[in-house]
Amino acid sequence: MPKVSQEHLDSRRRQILAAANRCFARVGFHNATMQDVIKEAELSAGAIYNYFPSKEDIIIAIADERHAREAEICRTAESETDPFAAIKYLARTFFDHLSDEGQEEERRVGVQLWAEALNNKRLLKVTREGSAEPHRVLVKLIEQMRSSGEIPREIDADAMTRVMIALFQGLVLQKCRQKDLDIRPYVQAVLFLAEGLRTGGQVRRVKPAKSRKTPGTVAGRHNLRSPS
Amino acid sequence: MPKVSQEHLDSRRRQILAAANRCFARVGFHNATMQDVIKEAELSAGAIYNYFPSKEDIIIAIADERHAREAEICRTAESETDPFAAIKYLARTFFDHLSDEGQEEERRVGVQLWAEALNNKRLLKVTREGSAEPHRVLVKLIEQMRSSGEIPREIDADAMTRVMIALFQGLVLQKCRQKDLDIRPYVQAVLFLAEGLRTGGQVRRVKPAKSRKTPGTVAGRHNLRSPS
Amino acid sequence: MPKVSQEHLDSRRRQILAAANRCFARVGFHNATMQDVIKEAELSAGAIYNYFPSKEDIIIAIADERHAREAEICRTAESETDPFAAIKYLARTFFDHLSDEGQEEERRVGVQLWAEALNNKRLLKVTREGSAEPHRVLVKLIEQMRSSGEIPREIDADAMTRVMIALFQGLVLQKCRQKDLDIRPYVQAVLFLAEGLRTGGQVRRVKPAKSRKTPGTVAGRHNLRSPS
Amino acid sequence: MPKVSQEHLDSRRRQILAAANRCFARVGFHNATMQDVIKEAELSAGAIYNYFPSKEDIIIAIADERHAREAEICRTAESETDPFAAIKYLARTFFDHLSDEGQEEERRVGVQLWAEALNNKRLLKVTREGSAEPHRVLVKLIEQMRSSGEIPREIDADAMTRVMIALFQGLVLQKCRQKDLDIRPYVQAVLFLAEGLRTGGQVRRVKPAKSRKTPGTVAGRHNLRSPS
DNA sequence: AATGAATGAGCTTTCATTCAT
DNA sequence: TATGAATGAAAGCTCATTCAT
Repeated sequence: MPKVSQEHLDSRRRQILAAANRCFARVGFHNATMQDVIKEAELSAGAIYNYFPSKEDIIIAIADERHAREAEICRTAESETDPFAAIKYLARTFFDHLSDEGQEEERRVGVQLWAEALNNKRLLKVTREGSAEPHRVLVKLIEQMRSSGEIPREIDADAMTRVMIALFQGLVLQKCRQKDLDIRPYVQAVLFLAEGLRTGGQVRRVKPAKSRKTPGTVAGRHNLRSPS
Repeated sequence: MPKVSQEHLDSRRRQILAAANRCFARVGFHNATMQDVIKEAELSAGAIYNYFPSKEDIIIAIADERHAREAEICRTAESETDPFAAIKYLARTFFDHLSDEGQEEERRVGVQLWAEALNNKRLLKVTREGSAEPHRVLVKLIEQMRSSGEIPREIDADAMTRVMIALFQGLVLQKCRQKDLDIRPYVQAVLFLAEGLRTGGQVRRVKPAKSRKTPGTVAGRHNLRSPS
Repeated sequence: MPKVSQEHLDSRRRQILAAANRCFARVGFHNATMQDVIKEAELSAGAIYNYFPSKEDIIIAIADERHAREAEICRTAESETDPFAAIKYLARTFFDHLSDEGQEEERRVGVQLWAEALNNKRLLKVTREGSAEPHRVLVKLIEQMRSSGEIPREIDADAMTRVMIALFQGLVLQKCRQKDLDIRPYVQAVLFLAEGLRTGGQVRRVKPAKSRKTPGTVAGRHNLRSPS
Repeated sequence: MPKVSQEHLDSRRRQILAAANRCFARVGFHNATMQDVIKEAELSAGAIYNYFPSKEDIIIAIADERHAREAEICRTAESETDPFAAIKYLARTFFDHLSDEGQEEERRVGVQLWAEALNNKRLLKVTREGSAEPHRVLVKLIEQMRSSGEIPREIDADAMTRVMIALFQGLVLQKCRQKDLDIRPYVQAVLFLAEGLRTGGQVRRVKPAKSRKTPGTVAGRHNLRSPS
C-alpha cells in the first residue's frame, strides 16, 4: 500500500535515472556498479530495486527517456511553418546539444547505448522504436522539400535521412573523444554540404558530364549508377 | 632460441585475436568472457595469457590491428595519382566494407571500441593515435582539392575531414543496427552531397544571398558567419 | 542508520577472524583458500569481503589483534608493583600460553606471521609497530632492575630484551614442531638462566679472569670485549 | 642415457638450488613462482624438472642442504678437545652467521622453512631429522659439562639445549626483521647468561632463599618446583 | 517504502607441471 | 638433455540482486 504521492515516486525515479546517467557517463555501463549508482543516488540498494527490477531496466529507462526527449523535439519541429524551418530547428537543436558542455554526459551515454544495443535485444528494440519517430519526421520533411523543388527530386528521402543522422552520430562520437573540440567549423562544413544539396539539382544539370563520370566509379562497384 | 618459429607465434597471436574478435562481435567486450575467447580460440587459458597479459590488452591489440589496416589503406590512397582519385579510393573501400557481409564482425567490434574508448584511457590513446593518420591523409587530400579549385576555397579541410569521418561512422552504426540495410541508396545520397560540394564554390557565388540567410541562423547561434 | 547493531558487525568481524585463524593455523596462509575461510566462517564470499577488502587484510587484522592482546598484557605487567613482579607476570603469561593446548592455533599462526612479514611490507610494518610496546616495556623493566641493583649494571637493557624475546620466539617454534613437548623443563632451564643473571654481577666480580677469557674469544670475533 | 658427467649434474643441481634460494629469500616460497626460479637459474622449465620433480622437492632439497651444513658444523664441534670449546665453536659459528650480511638469504629462507614445515608433512619430517644431530651434539656437550661440574647438575641437558636453540632461532628472526641490527650487544647479553649458568650452581647454594622464592611462583603455575 | 548485510555464481588471471620437438 | 609453448585446475575477488528488518 503506497503511502507516498505519485510525485514522490516520479521524483525518486528521476533521481535514480539521473544518478545512473552520471555513473554511466563517467565509467560506462559495465564499469559502473549498482553500488556506484546507489551511492550517487544517495539511496539504498533496496530502494532502487523498488523502482527498477534490474540494472538493465535502468539502462532501458535511460534510453526511453532520451527517445521521449527526441520525440518532443520532433514534435516541435513538425509544428514549424515549413519543412526547411523544421530542419533548421532540428539542426540548431542538434548543434546546440553538441556544443553544450552540460550535455557531455548525454553524449557519452549515447555512445554507450549504441554499443550496448548491439548486445542487448531489449535495448535494440527500444532503440529501433525510439529512432523511428525522428526518422519518420526527417523523411517527411525531406520529401516535402523534394516536392516543393527545394532539393532535387532524385534524392532518396530515406537515404538522405540516414545520411543526416549518420552525420549527427559521428559528430557526437568525435566530440566525446575530444571534449574541447570546437564544433563551429563543423557546422560550417555541414552548411556547405547542405547548400550544395539545395541547389544540387540545378548544378548537376549544368555540368552533368563531370559529375557523372567520377563518382560513378564508386557507385559502379556497388552496382549503382551515378545520380543524373 | 625459441622452440617454435616466429611465424607460429604470429599465427597463434592472430588466431587469438580472430577468436576474440568473433566473441566480442557476438556479445560485446563485457559479455564475452575469457572462457568464451579461450573456447573460440581452441586454446587453453594459459596459452592465451602467454600472448596477451590481459583481456584489456586483447582489446587494445584488436584496435591496433584495425588502425594498422586503416593506415595501409591510407598509404594506398596516397599513392593515387590525384587527390580526387584518392578520395574515391577511400570512399569505395569504405562502402565496400560497409556492404560486405563478411565484415559485419569488424563493424560491430568497431562500435564497441567507440564506447570502450570512452571508458579506457589506454584505448582512447590508441584510438587517437590510430585515427591520426587517416585524418591527416584526408586533410591533405581535401587541401589539395581546394588548391586546385576542385572544391571551394572556403572549405575548412579539417572540419570537412571530420564531417566525412562522421558520416562514415554513422553509417557503420546504422548498418550494425540493421544487418539487411541496403547501403546503395546511402552511396547515392553521399554522392549527391559530394557533387554539391565540388561545384559548391560556383553555386554559392551565384546565389549568395539565399544561401547566406537561412543557414546563417543556425550558424549564428554558434557565433558563426554563413559561408561566403 | 545501519540495519544491524555495531555489536553485530563486530561479532561478524570476530567470527571471520576466528575462522581465518583456524584455517591459517591448519594449513598456512597460502594453502588456506578463501573458500576454506568462507566455509569455516559459515558465511558467503561477499559477506566476508564486506568486512575485509582482501585476504591480505585478514592476515593483517589477525596480526593487529595479536598485538592488541600483547599490548594489553604489557599494560597489566606495567601496573605491577615492582619490575621483577612485572617480568614474572610476563613470563608466567608466556609460559601459560606455551603450555595451553588451546593456544596451539595462536602459536602456529604466530610462526606463519613471522615468515609472512618477511615478504609483505604492510605486515612487516604492522609487526614492527606491534612489537614496539612489548619491547619498550621489557626495556623499562630491565633498566629498573639494573638501577635497583637486582641485575648487573653492565647489562644492555635493549639487548637483554631482544634475547628474552628471542627465547620466547624460539620456544614457540619448537612447541609448534612438537605438539606434545613438555614445556616444564624449559621453564626450569630459563629460570636457571634468570637466576644466574640476577646474581651475575657479584659472581663475575668474584671470578673475573675465568669468565672473561673464554667467552672473550667469541666476543672478540665480534669486536666485543668480554663483560667486566 | 646420460651423456654428461656427474659433476655437470651436480653443478646444475647446485645452480638450481642457489637460484631457488635467492628467489625464496626475496619473496618467500609461495610468492616465488617456478618461472622466477627458472629465470634466476637461467635454465628452462624442462631442465629444472629434470633435476627436481616438483617445487616442493626443491624446498626440501634446500632444507636438506642446510641440515647437511649444520651436521658438518656439529662434526667439527665434536672434534674439539673439550665440551666448552665445542660450544664456544658452535656459538661463534652461529654469531658469525648472524652478523654476516652475505648470509641474509640463508636466514630469510630459514624463517620461511619454519613456517612451511608446519604445513608440510614431508618438510616437517626432514626438519625433525635434520635438527636431531645438532640437538644430540648439544645435549652431549652439556651433559659433559654437567659431569665435569662446569655447570650445575640440576640442569636438564635436553631442556637447556632447546633453550639455546630457541635463543638462536629468535635472534635469526629478529635479524631478519631488522637488517641493520647490530648483533654485538646480543652476544654480550648471551654471554652474561652463559656466565651466570656456568657459576650458577654455586651461586644458588649461596643464596638459596632468594632464588627459590620468586621464580617459584612462575614454576608453580606449571607444577614445577624452583631448581634447588 | 526504505535499509543494507548477505548471497553465490561467475569473473579474470595465475602457475606448477607436461611433453613434443 | 634441454627447450618453452601449452595445459587447466583453482585461486582471489566482484557485484547484481535479495530479503529480513
